[in-house]
Amino acid sequence: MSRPLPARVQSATGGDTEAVREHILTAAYRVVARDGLAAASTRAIAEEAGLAGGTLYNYFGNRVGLVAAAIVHRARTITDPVADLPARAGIGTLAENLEYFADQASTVLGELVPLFAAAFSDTALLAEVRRRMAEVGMLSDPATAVEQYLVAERRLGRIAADADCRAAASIVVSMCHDDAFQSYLHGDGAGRRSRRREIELVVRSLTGSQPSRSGK
Amino acid sequence: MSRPLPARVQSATGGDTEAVREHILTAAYRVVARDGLAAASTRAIAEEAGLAGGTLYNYFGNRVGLVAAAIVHRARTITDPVADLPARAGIGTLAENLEYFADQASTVLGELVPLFAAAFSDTALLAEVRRRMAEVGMLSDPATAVEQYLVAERRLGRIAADADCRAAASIVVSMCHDDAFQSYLHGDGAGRRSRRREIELVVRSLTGSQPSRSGK
Amino acid sequence: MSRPLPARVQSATGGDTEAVREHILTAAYRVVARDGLAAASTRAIAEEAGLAGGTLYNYFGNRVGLVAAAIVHRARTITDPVADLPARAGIGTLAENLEYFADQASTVLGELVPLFAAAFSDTALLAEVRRRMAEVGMLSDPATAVEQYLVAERRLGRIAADADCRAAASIVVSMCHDDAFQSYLHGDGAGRRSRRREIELVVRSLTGSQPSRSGK
Amino acid sequence: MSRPLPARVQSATGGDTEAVREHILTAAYRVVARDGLAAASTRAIAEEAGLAGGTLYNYFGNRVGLVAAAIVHRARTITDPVADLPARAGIGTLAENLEYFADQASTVLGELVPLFAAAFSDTALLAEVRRRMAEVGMLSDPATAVEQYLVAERRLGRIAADADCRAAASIVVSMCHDDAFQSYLHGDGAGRRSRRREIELVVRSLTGSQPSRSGK
DNA sequence: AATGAATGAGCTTTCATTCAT
DNA sequence: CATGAATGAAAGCTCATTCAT
Repeated sequence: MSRPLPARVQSATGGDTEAVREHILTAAYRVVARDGLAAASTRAIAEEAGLAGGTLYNYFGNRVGLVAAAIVHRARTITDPVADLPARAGIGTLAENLEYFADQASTVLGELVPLFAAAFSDTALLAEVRRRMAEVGMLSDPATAVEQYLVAERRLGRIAADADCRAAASIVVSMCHDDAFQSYLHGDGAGRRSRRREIELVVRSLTGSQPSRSGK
Repeated sequence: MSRPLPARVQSATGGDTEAVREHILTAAYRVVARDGLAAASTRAIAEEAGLAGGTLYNYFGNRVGLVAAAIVHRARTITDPVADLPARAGIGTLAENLEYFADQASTVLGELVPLFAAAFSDTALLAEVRRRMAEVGMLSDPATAVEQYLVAERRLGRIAADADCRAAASIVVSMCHDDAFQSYLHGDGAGRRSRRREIELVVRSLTGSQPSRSGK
Repeated sequence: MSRPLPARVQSATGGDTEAVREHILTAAYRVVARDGLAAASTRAIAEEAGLAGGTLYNYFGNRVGLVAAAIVHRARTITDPVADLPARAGIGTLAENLEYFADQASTVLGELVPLFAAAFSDTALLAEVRRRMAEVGMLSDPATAVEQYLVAERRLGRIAADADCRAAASIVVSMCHDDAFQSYLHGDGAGRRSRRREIELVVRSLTGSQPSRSGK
Repeated sequence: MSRPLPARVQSATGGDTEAVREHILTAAYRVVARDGLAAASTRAIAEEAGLAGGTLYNYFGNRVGLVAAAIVHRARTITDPVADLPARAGIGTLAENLEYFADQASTVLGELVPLFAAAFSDTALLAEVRRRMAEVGMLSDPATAVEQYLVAERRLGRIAADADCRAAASIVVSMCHDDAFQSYLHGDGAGRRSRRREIELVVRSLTGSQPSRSGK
């Protein structure tokens, strides 16, 4: 008796329950990202997913659970591939690599900050996001990747033996977070500010000397 | 001259119109801070203020204007007393002073970030907040105070002549922002992480040497 | 396929979407006719229709659209069967036929005038009513039917060859309009005044002689 | 302790209670005529009158009573001077005089119809208007003036001895009413339609002949 | 008597959720 | 299981009315 999924959804998911769930999550994410949390009504999400409104409730208990899941799902999707920094140890300059990371990370965070910020407006949603992040272990410090890279560089002798890699990593990550936040607050469609000078300062501290830059 | 304010409000404001306005603003702030923007309905604000719903509209044109005003009002209230850092130049150690600033600023931002972050979910509210902040000149970079302090220290010879004060200031402020954001995201009612190590790193860069710390 | 209509509405409409739309329109009409436009709140209409308030918005975009549709719908329903006058040409007396028309038309207009008059107090509603009437071609002059009848009588030689049929028709229709207006203004639930003498006057003009009347 | 009237109102009324009442009535009329009944809030009326909102309640029991009084007041003011038709008996042609009357009356009614029509939207307001009209004897048939004129013409021999003056008068007045109504319904900013042909028809009936017209 | 701020019922509209089909 | 109409609570806002001054 079960009416089948709409053709478009069927072909996109193969009818697999878990795939439909994800299909809905990405639809919800698109709505939030495009139109803001306030516009992410169940109706809008259902329409974006190509499903009837009631169908959402076969996959999620309620709107808060669905939106929270969509946020966390997107965060995982986008966060995973940032860990390629450590592999660059020994290549290029310290400053170049840290700037590269900052660019990458800021792009990612620029997408994430609005999502989390939106969650801040709704106590229940924020609680649910926190719960789910804890569940999937997303509370680990994102600075760890940077730290691992710096430790590798220290092992290679490119930074001082007594350099505080953890602190340096933490600084870089903080700046990325802040850039994303600021850029959203001020509504710069323009571009992210450069963090070259701050990174040079950190590098100088790590090396105990003027950083050597390839360009300029 | 008119129907009186409720006793509780009357005694809190003396009946002064401007005081009532502020009474409403602080009530609105309390609701947003306690329950989130989504819960800050006009009804909830009126109840928190001890007033009838319609009364709000004698003081504010609409909900967005009221909430935006509450956010900016709170930001001004809490922001004003942060500018005392420059005066500490030459006293104590660099690290101590920067940590002191970081503590102060993080406390303040811990309160502000949720407010602004919440505004991100409401396009109209964010626009109004921006408008009002521009009106009262609040968009100046908070890093400027830190930079001024560092420049003063450089003039006193306590940091290297070629130190990049602006970059250092920017790093410190970014960390404060990030701490506030992270702390709200993770729901640590507990305590802020220490930034001692990151500040030491910055100081080492500014001085070109191991920072001399009084304690530990 | 969905939560069912309330039993009473279900049985009245058979659940057909178009029938429900009409059910709502007639409910709205009843409220306006009975209690006046000012009382025709969405709540009152929903209650009259036996539906929840929100359900109205599944059928109409907003209150103005709903009320305007109700007015125009009622006008069409009641107006359609008035066009049978031309067929009476040659039967009975001129005066009888015109009186018959006046009775019919006044009954109809007695119901319509309050509706349109009410719309006069609401700019947006009036505009919408006009728009919808134009859409369904209801702005044609109702005097045309009378004129056609008189022209037919002239062809039959029952009125003077040079008689101004259009003017006569226009007079009769004006009287009907006025009767309806006056009757509503004065609140005569009782009966409409007779227009026998005015019609005799018109007939005398058309025939150039004393009208011959069967009765009295 | 009585605070004085505002200077502008004081000078306009001399402070006389009855004059202030009328001052308010005309203000209310202006608002209804200009902006429609829906816009005639007590606030708008008070502002138009140059008084505080509460002051209205010293002169009228409530909004409905005030608006009803304003409508009836305006109706009396504008209706009184229409009675000059009888004096024209024997001068010019019948058709000219009746057309002159129709022009006059339509101008007046063009102003009145919106007022009464507005009242139709509010049961309570309509009831109050009716009550007040009855009180001041405004329910007399406005056709009487026209009838008196026609009787005078009959006495002068300018119309047939057996002409039905009452019916003719009634027709003319009905047309005026209808013109005003139609013109409002169709939103003609343009102009009233000519009633020359209808009046000629009536005149032909009264005289038993082709009406002799001066012009054309 | 004039004032005008306070009131709160009531308005239109939205939307998360349910459930008979 | 998918559907989507029905629901009704709750939102932002207006405004007639009151009343201490």
